[in-house]
Amino acid sequence: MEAIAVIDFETTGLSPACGSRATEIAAVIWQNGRIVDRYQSLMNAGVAIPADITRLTGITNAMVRNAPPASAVMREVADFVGNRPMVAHNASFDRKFWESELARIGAQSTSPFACTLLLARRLLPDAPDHKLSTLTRCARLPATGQAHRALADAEMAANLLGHLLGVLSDKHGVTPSFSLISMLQRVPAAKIGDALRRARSA
DNA sequence: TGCCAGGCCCTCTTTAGGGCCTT
Repeated sequence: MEAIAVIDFETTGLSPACGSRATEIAAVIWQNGRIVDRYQSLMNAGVAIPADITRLTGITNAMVRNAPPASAVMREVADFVGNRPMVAHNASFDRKFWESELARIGAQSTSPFACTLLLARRLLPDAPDHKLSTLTRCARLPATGQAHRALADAEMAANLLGHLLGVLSDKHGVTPSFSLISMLQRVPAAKIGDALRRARSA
C-alpha cells in the first residue's frame, strides 16, 4: 500500500473561520504497517492561546512565542508531506486548518484526505465511542505520549489506521488501499456491509 | 452577557433536531 501522511493539529479553537489558528502540527509517514518518518513543530501564529486550550493541550503562550513562525512551519510540513494522500482523525477538522494555514502562505493542498473517525464508525461500530483515545485503548494500541499533543495524537491516529487496515484485510478479506478507505468512508454507514462484500468480490 | 464550527450519523427523519468528534 502506498505511503500515507497522518497529521494532527493543535489549535487555539475549533474553526479557522472564527479566527482560530494552529499552534502545533505533526505529520507521520505510514508505510508497510509502520511509521517510517516523523515531523513535529510548535508554531507561532501571533495569536493568544485561550486558557482552556492551554489546560487541554499543555501548550502555553510562552511555548509558541519561542516557536518558529507559522509560515515557516507550514512550508516545512508541506514539503515533508509532499503529494502523499493524507489521513487524520476527524479529518474535516484538520483539513480545515491544513487548507487555511496553507492559504496564508499562498499554497494549496492537492492531497486527498481520509478520516479514521469515519472509518472507525463503520468498521468498529461496537466501540464504546469513537474518540481517538478510546479506540487506541480498546484496540490495545501502543501508548504514544501525552494526548492532545500533535505528535502523540498523529502517531495514535497512524496506529489506529494500521488497526483499521488490519480489520479490513483480516476480518473482511479485502486488500486495503487508500482509494478503498476513501470509498468506504463515503458509503452510508448502514450500507457498509454491502460495500465490503462488493470490495471482497472485486 | 453570553455565545461563537461544521460534517457526519441516527431517529421520535427527510419541510428537523440533537449527539458525536476535533481544539
